[in-house]
Amino acid sequence: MVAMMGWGVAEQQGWRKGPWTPEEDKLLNAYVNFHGEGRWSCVAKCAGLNRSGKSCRLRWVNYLRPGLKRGHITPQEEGIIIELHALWGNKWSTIARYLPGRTDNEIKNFWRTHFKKKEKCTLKQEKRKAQILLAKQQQPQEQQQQQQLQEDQNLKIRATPQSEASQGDNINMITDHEAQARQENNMDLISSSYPNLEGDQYCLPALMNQGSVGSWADILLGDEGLYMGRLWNLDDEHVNGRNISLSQCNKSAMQNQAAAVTAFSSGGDYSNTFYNGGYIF
DNA sequence: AATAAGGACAACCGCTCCTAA
DNA sequence: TTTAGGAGCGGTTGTCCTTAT
Repeated sequence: MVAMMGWGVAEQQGWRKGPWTPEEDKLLNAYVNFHGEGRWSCVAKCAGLNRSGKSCRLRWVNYLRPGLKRGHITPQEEGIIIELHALWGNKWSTIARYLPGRTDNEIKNFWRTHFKKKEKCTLKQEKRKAQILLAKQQQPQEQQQQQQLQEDQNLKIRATPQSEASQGDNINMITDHEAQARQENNMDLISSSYPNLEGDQYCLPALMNQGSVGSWADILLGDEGLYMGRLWNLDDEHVNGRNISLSQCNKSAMQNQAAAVTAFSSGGDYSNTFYNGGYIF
C-alpha cells in the first residue's frame, strides 16, 4: 500500500517522494533559474528529477524561491495574519500575498499551532466571559448611559476627515447603509473566526507600540485568554487594489459610523498605520 | 536520564480553478 | 461550447527537535 509507505521512497508511478536531498534542490534550482517558473510537469522530466510536477512546484514555492524569509513569524506579521484571517478565513495564499517572503504553507502552519493554543484556552475564556457578562448586568444604568455617550463622542472624533492620517492614499468613507450591510457580513466572518466572542467584544487594539504586550496574540487573548479591544475590518475590494479601507465593526458603533479609512501598503508598518489613523484604543 | 507532549516545519493528497485547444 | 491538462489552494499528516515531567 502506497499510503502505508513512509516518505523518501519511490511511489508506484516511479515518482520519488519524501524529503528533498541537497542534490535535488540544486537540480531544481538550476533548472528554474534558467527556464523560469511554470510547466512543472516538464521541470520534473527535464531537470532530471524523479519527482512529480506538483512536488517540484511545492518545493520551489515553499523552500527554494528567492526572497523567502526564514525564521519565526514576527509580532507584526502575526498581527497581519490575525487581521486578514478574521476577514478572509483560511485563504492562506491570499493572506500570504500581504506578507512578503512568507508562504501560504508557513502561515497555515503558524495559524494551526496558534489555533490549537486557542482551543486550549476556550474553557478559561468561557469562564471569564461569564464573569464579564455578569458584571455588565450588574452595572448601574446611569453608568451604562454615560459609557454610551462617551462611545458616541469617540465615534465623532473617528469620523472626522483624516488627511493627516492617510496622506497621499485613497480615502474611502462608507455610508451608514453600507456599514450596516458590511457589518452583517463581517459579523458572520468574525463570528466564525472567533467563535468564543460576544458580539460587542469584537475588537483589536493597537497596543503593540505601547510596549505592554509581547505579541498580537497576547493582545487578542488578554490575560485571561479573552479578546479585548476592537477588531478592524478590512475591505476586500481595496485590499485587492492595494489600498485597504478599514471600517470599525464594533456592533453598536457600526450603526452610526462613518468609517475611517487608512491605507495599507504591503510590507509597511501595519500597526502604525492603524494607530496613525486616528484610532486610539 | 528517560520519555511524553507539543511546536515547527516539510511534504503529500485531493479538490477546484484556469486556460488553451 | 466543451474538455483535458496544468496549476494552485487548503487540508492533513509525518518527522524532527525542544521542552517539560
